[in-house]
Amino acid sequence: MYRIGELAKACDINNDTLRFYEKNALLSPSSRSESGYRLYTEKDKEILQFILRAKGVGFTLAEIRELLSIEVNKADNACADVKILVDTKLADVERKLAELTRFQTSLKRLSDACCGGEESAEHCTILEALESNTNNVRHEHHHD
Amino acid sequence: MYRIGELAKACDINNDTLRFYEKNALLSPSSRSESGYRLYTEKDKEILQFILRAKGVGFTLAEIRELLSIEVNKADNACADVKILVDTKLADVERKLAELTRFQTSLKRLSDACCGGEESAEHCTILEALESNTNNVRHEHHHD
DNA sequence: CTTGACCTATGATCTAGATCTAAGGTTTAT
DNA sequence: ATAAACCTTAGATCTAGATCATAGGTCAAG
Repeated sequence: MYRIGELAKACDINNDTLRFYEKNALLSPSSRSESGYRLYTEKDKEILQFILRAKGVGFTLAEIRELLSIEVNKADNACADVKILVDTKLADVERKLAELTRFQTSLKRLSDACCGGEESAEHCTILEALESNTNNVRHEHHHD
Repeated sequence: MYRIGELAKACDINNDTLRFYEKNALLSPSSRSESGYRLYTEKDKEILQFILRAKGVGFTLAEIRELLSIEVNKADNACADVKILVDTKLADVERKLAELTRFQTSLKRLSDACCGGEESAEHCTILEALESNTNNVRHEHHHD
C-alpha cells in the first residue's frame, strides 16, 4: 500500500496530480486509512503508469478514461460498443504511427545530410526533407 | 496569395489561430497588402500544414518552432548544433513510435478478443492486454 | 506534548493553446 | 455611398491539465 506521497514520488509526479486524477475519474485509491489517507495498491500503480504512458503518446485524459473503461467481457452484450471504441482508438493510433514514421524518415534524412556526407545537401530544412517523401499524399502542384 | 480567411478555411482552422501563430513566431505571412491585410503564399500554406501535422503527433508549438528553424547548410558551421537538435527530436519520435506500437498491439489484441473468437477472453481490459506484452519491461509478478 | 512532515479539503492560480470581444478600417456589390 | 463581409489591433476569455494556497487534522520522534 502506498500513501499519496509515496506513489507520487515513485512515479515522479505531484501529489496534487493524483488528487486531480481522482476528481476526474481516472484513478481512485483502492481504500482509505482510518484517518482518511488515500491508500494505493500495486494495481493502482499500474493504472497510473498506464495513464502516464498514454499521456506521453498524446492521448487526452478523456481518451484515457475511455481506454481504461474498456472491459471486454464475453458475458456482457455491450461487446459491440467496446469493439467500436477499441477500433476507433486503434485507427487513431495507426494514424499517429504513420505520421510519426514520416517525421522519423525526414529527421533521419536531415541527420544524415548534416555534417555527415561530404557532398550531401547544401541547404535543407525539415520541410524539404518532408516534402521529398510526401509528394504522393495531398498537394497538386500546378506549376505550369 | 491567400488572405487570412482563405488560408484558414483551406486548412480548417480559425483566423485567430493564424494570428496567434504569427505572434508566436511560427508562421508569418510573406507579405501584406496596401491596406495591411496578411498575404500568404503557397509556401506559407505548406508550413502551416507542417505545423498542423506536427501538432497532431504531439509536438508542442515550441518544439515545432525548433523543427522549423532547422536549416542544414553546409556553408554554416553551426551544423553540429543542428545535428544535436535533429537527433534529439529523432530520439523523441522513436520513443513515441515504440510506445504507440505497444498500444497498437494491445488494442489489436482487445479488438480480436472482442466479439470475434468464440472462446477468446472472458474478461479483458486494456491493462491486461498491455501487460501481456510488457512483462519484460518493468513489473515483477510474484504470484506464488 | 509539541515539532515537523505528512495528510485532508476547497478553491485559486498558472501554462499552453485557442478563441472571442470591442472598436474601427477596407472591399465589394448594389 | 452604404450594407455586408471582410480585415486590423489589443486585450479578455476559455479549456485542459497541473499546481499552489489556505486552513486545519494526523502521526512519529524527541
